[in-house]
This record gives sequence, structure tokens and C-alpha cells, in this order.
Amino acid sequence: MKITYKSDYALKTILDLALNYHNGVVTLHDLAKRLDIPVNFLEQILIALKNGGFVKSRRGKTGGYLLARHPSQIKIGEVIRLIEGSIDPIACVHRGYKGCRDLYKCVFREVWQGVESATSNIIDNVTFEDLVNKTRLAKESLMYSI
Amino acid sequence: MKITYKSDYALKTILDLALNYHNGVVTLHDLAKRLDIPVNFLEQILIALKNGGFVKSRRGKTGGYLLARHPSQIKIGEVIRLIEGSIDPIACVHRGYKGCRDLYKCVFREVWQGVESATSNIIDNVTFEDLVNKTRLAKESLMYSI
DNA sequence: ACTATCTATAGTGATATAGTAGAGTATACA
DNA sequence: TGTATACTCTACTATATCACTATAGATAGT
Repeated sequence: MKITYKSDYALKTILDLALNYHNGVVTLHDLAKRLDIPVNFLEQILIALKNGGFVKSRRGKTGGYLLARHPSQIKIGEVIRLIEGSIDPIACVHRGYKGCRDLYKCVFREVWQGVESATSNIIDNVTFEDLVNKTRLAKESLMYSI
Repeated sequence: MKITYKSDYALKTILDLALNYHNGVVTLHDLAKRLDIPVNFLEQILIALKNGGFVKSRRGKTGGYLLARHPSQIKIGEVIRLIEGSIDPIACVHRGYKGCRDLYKCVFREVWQGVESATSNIIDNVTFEDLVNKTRLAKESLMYSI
């Protein structure tokens, strides 16, 4: 798995919307400013997130974005898969991978499958509710420490 | 982690040399032909493997390559790290990563570190001796089944 | 000397990444 | 009804990485 800026931004965007889950919509502009992401780039990401069913939008003067589901119902693995397309460490099976014409393939493929399932096991067990709680805890302990 | 053709080829090359561990040197040409890798590309990979201490070479007419260590002393994680440079799913810490100026970083970084250590746990526990045994077993069962 | 081998470095086409730019559409509100 | 403010959509571009390709040179056995 590789996390590009695109999915990194997507995850941060969902987290921001999760933190504002009870505050109504958030505008593209606010998101971009707060998360330090180029507006036009974030725009494309939000459309992808919308098409993926993670986000809803409202147009016009009081418009903006909001989560389509409760933070507890969104796992970070889902978002990554939407943006990155896949989780595999190697394109053994899919796409026109042209190595492996003989049995060498087998001994390594088991390893890659192990890596993939270990990765899935982590990212499919973290919800944005978890992350919201963690974020709030971090913020609190920061305040007490000052 | 992402496995490119380069590290895929490197791993297959080490496995081939491991299978021939008691047969003396193997030439670049033979490796390239047997593994179906472009000669000039494999050349570069072998030099990297040599500089990494995995492979030794002999020049001249009876020259070729051989493993610098016993197959049981080479883990696939070591080879991947040499060729890919790193195992991280995201360049959070190293290289000029320019996201994360505030605490958003923390909640995700834990996840990436989890993925990294789960991955390491797999690839640092598979030696080329393991793979040689698996390859031989696969070859045997193939013969019996015919 | 000759030839088969490894060594080293520079170049190249294709694709992916991370943006930019700009025209268009919908909605609230005066 | 007009206009400001938001989202929507498509096309373009600079840079880097990937997967090679090319070529000149060094070394060692016969």
C-alpha cells in the first residue's frame, strides 16, 4: 500500500468533517484553509468522496460539505480503497503484470497476500469516530499540560 | 510499501542464486534469460545487490554472480529495503513531507506505524532458505501430480 | 591477443502525481 | 429578479518515478 497526498488529504478532510459532524456544513474554502490543501485539488477529492458515498454537498449561498454517514460508520480502509484503488503491495494479479510465468510467483505471492491482509486488518478496524475521540483526547491533554 | 519491478526482480534473482547456492556462479545472461528480465536492467539491480552485500561477483571468462551469504541469512525484508529504500506507506517523517502542521498528524501516524510494523513483521521473518524449500516442495508436488 | 564476463554511467519514453486554470451550475437572499 | 456565494466539471501542465536502453570500459581465463 502507498498513501499518496491525495488519500492523505481525503482522510484529513473526512476527519475534519467528522469533527464538525454536529455543526452543519463546512465550505470547501474553510476545509482548504484549515487543512492547508490547494483549493482546486481538494475540490477534485471532494467530488471523488461524494461519488464514493462518504460526503454530501449543498450548493448555493449556504452550501458546503458534510458527511453522508455517521463517523462510526466510516472506516479509513474504505476511504483509502476509494482513492488509491487498491491496497496491494504489488500488482501480481491485477493490471497487466508480466512477471511470473512459472512457479517463482507462488512463493512470493503468499508473502504479498500476507502483507495485504495484515494491512487490511489494521485499516479496516479504525473508524473516524475512533479518530475523533483520539483527536479530542490529544487536544485535552495538550490544554492540561500548558 | 510498494513492490516495484525492480525489487520484484531483485527478489527473484536472489532466489535463483539461492537455488544454485552449491552450483558455483551464475552468469548475468543466464539469470536474465531464466527470469525473463531485460539484461541491462538486471545488470543495474545486480550491482545494487552487490553494493548491498547480498551478492558477490567474479569477472572474466568464468565469471558470474553468487550469494555473499547463506540463504538462511538473507531475509526478504533486507532486500526490499535496499532496493525500495523504505517500507513506509507514507512519507510522514522522512523526505520533505509537507502535510501535518498540527495534531491531525498524530491520529493517522499511529495507523501508518502499525501498518509498517505489521509489514516488517512479515517480510523480516521470511528467509531465502524458506523460499528455496517452498520452491522445491512445489516442484515435487507438481511432479507427483503428473 | 581474444573473448566472455562484469562495471559504470548517461539517456529516454511512458505513466503517475500533484497540482492549475477557467468556464459552468445551483441556491439563498435582498 | 439579480447577484453573490457556493459547488461542479473538464482540460491542461510541471515534475518525478519507473522501467528500461545504449554504450563505453575494465577484468580474467585460454
